[in-house]
Amino acid sequence: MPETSFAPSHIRALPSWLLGRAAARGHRLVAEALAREGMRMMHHAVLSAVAELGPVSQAELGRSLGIDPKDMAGIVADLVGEGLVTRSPDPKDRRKNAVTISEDGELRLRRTRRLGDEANDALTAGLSPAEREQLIGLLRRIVDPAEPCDGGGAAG
Amino acid sequence: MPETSFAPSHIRALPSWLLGRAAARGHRLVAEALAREGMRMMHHAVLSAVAELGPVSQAELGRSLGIDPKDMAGIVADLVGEGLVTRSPDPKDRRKNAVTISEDGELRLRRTRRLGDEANDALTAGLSPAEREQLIGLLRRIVDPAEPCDGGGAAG
DNA sequence: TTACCAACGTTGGTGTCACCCATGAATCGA
DNA sequence: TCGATTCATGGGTGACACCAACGTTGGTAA
Repeated sequence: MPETSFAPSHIRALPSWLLGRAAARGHRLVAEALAREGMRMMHHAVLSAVAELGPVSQAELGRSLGIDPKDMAGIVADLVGEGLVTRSPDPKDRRKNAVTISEDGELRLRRTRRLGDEANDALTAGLSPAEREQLIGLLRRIVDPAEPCDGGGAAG
Repeated sequence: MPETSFAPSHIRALPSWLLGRAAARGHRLVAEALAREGMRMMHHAVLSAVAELGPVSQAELGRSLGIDPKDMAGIVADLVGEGLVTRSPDPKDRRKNAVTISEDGELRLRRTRRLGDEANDALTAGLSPAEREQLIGLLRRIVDPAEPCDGGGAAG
């Protein structure tokens, strides 16, 4: 018997450590699922955001997803290359690119969303629905420390 | 007003997404703190595990922390280079390296542990102690799907 | 109008982490 | 003895997060 040894108790009890491991597993499951549609995680996230936000600038997209503008440029370029979104200069502000989802994009999104959701179900298979919601709530507050509830903060 | 727009509700509600963002923040905070001792996260984790497991082989170390053997080799080499651990061939099994923490290692570990713990406190500052424990429990079950409680599962 | 500053998209580059394949030495089992 | 396994190590890849700089465009103050 290999006497497993789950010994390193200090590290394994640290939120940062557990977060890293859990995120790695989540990413592996989702990436694996999305790969069947030739899609990567960030690409799917951006495509989904474009669908929700309508014609949107890359900066806005990056802000709402927390993605670096440089990375966003590459992702959008990939999506354009696959015909999943269109990118045209915003007539009102020629600095901006108005990114819009295409028909193909909507179609693809429907499939990748399904795949992504399923992967997330697998990821949280050991949790009850209530626990999953609990986890989501806790994570939200870790990700966004300055957003305890909701109300539009006047500050800042 | 920048009309924030937290719109991409679908993606932002996915455990895999939140996990990724939360892990990124956790890593940033911890790495930043540990950097003040010239230490990186994985190095600290390994050093801490060595301290707990006594003289251990790298394979055992890698198994208990979920680190790739190849990466482990590099990390241990770094720690040896800084004199934080010693690596000597195991007389009983000459394939193995018996990794042991040194005096300097213990000293350094005491400081980096403090730093790491503080960073984790900052990471979970928005959570009550009970919520933090809740989060840890939930994450544990995500990281290790086949370990709901403890008992040795008979299933292969 | 002219300056000046801020925002946008883009390019280039870095560091960390996760993961895979291959190899030689050593051990264990048949 | 032969074969399978384990161990440490090296080579290499892909995904993310992050930073610095630049040219273009918009908005604003002098």
